[in-house]
Amino acid sequence: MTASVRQTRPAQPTLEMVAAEAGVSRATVSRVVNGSTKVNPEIVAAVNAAVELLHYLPNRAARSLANRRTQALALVVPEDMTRFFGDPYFAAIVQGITRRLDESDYTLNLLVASSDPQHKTMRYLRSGSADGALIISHHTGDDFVAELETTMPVVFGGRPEDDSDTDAYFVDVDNAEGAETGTQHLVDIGRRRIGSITGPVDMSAGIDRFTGFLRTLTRAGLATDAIEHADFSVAGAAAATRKLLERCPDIDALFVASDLMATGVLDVLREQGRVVPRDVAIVGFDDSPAAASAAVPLTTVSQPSEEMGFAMADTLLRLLSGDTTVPHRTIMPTYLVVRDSA
Amino acid sequence: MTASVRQTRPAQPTLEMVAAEAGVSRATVSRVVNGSTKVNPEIVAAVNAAVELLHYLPNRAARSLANRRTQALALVVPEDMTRFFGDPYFAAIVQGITRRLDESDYTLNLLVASSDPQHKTMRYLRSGSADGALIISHHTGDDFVAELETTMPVVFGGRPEDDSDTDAYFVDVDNAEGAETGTQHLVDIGRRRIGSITGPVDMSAGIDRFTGFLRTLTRAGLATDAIEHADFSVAGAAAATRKLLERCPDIDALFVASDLMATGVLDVLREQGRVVPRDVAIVGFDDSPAAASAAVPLTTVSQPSEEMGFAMADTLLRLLSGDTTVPHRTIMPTYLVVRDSA
DNA sequence: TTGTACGCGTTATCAG
DNA sequence: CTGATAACGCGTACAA
Repeated sequence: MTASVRQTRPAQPTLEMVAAEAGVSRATVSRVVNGSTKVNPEIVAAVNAAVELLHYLPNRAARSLANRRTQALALVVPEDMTRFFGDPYFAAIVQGITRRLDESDYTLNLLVASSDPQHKTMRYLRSGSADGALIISHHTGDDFVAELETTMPVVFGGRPEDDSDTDAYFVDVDNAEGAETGTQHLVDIGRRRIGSITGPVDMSAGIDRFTGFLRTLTRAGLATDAIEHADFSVAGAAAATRKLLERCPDIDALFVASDLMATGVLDVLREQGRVVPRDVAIVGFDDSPAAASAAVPLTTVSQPSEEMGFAMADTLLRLLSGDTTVPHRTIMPTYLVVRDSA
Repeated sequence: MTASVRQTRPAQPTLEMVAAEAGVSRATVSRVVNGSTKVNPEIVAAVNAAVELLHYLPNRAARSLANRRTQALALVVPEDMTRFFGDPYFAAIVQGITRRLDESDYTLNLLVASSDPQHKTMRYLRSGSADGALIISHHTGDDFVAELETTMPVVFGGRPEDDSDTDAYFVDVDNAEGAETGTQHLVDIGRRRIGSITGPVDMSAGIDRFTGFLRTLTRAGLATDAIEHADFSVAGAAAATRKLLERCPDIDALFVASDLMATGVLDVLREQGRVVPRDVAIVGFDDSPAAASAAVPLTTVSQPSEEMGFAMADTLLRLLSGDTTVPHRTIMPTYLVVRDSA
């Protein structure tokens, strides 16, 4: 009695019905729908008319079954929802990806894989729901990646930790170099007691930016003890800053591994009555929207996040098209944007 | 020569292969995989062993084709990417949805439908890629909705404008009532020149909160001319505030239709040297994370965004299961949270 | 309880 | 250039 809702809805037209309407065979309709050139123009017109008339749309599942391709990409984010939404960096990446996809006939499936133990995500992927995967915010412990790579083409946003995996595809900036540029700026404007709020040390972006920071200080002959690790979140950065200020009250500059974290740093600094940049100069990383609109507009290392998303999608799409000339690593440029904070 | 990448990857095992391995028929394996009770325990064990051994996972497309169901829901957001990511309200909604879905075997497909003229989104949906749709941030002009509703079950986040459409399912709060509570608080603390930065007038949430605001002022016998419409964005709210302050420099309180907008309002107020709440008291709406961490912690009308997302997903899932007792409208409670801004 | 056989909507192979 | 016909992998009446 409690009939399924679905059954009460009108069935979508099928190839068969279009064929009947147009007076041709299914095969021919399929050819027209898929844009085969070798079809009589008159027939093409007739078929298209029938398609219009019936509002025909190919069934995805059937096509996928016959095709062995889904026309869908998966965006895997091994992070929790709130962190994903909280960081404008992700927004930019996704925007770039969708911009590339909009000019293709692929769709994007977003998998924020924290809540469940990645189990469900892997099941989804391995059940053939996507032709390829984009992975961002990859942490060291995320072992599911290796398995995934045997299943479908994968492109990383950010260098995967496992450097030996030379056949991995990824898009990134030279994080170490960017960090050097940012830190050097602090040195150049005369700061001598420079600290850093770093990113997580289980992520390449966190490690590499930290490395660049250290390298610059060492080269300048400055102390490298004013360091606290954080997790790319506002709250984490705020906590780290409090700890750092307590330990090293004399710092006059901070290199912060992301703009979002820098906003957290600014909060704490203001709360403690330290003026930016007079008392403490700040250099961030990302040049996300948050940088320009921060309480103190941030001097920051700019990376082309949106372009990186675009490049990721582009790389994967080329891979899927069988292009063997796709470069494994795409490194994009960074540059310093000077605003008010340093 | 340029072999397709896909072809080089190991094929996933099929039902057939599992059947062979277990020494039974495909049908039996299918039954076991789908948890049919009427199967000999020994055979169940044998089949499961084979499944484990081969790492079998049902092919989604094939199952969907035979089943006529995809086990996927679509989350449609007729908004642009940046706005979607920028508002913590959406994050909370999505979080609630995924929390409900995690305990089901459905997956979520996110469709941010601004970039393309909704055309691609509709094609996707009508091609049978989802069993049902969740729609949030619905604007008046979004005509695709009507078409969608004939195709699959739809649940709205926020009352759809078309009230006559009594058979629509939606989850919402009583926005007008919430706005009354918030505005009344401003009256109660003695403010008399109360203005509002409203939401967009092509969205029910914008309209209803505006209505509640007007109703309260009228009841209190206060002027209702200090009003500017904005678009639920920080920048939009900031611009509206500047305009409003120019026109009505004497306002001593503002009811702002969302917390995110309220942060924009705070920026402008500070920039103009007006102290909150001394010079201008502020009441926001949402009680999103942004409220507590704002420059001046916001007094705001709290709505259970995360629970609303959960309820939306729950409603849709019940609909899909053929449950006919699902209520069309689910109205959740709001209450005032008093912090520092008013 | 288990197996056989057919259908789900498309694509692809192969004759014609 | 067009039309049968066989997959694609799975669910499920129906029969045994």
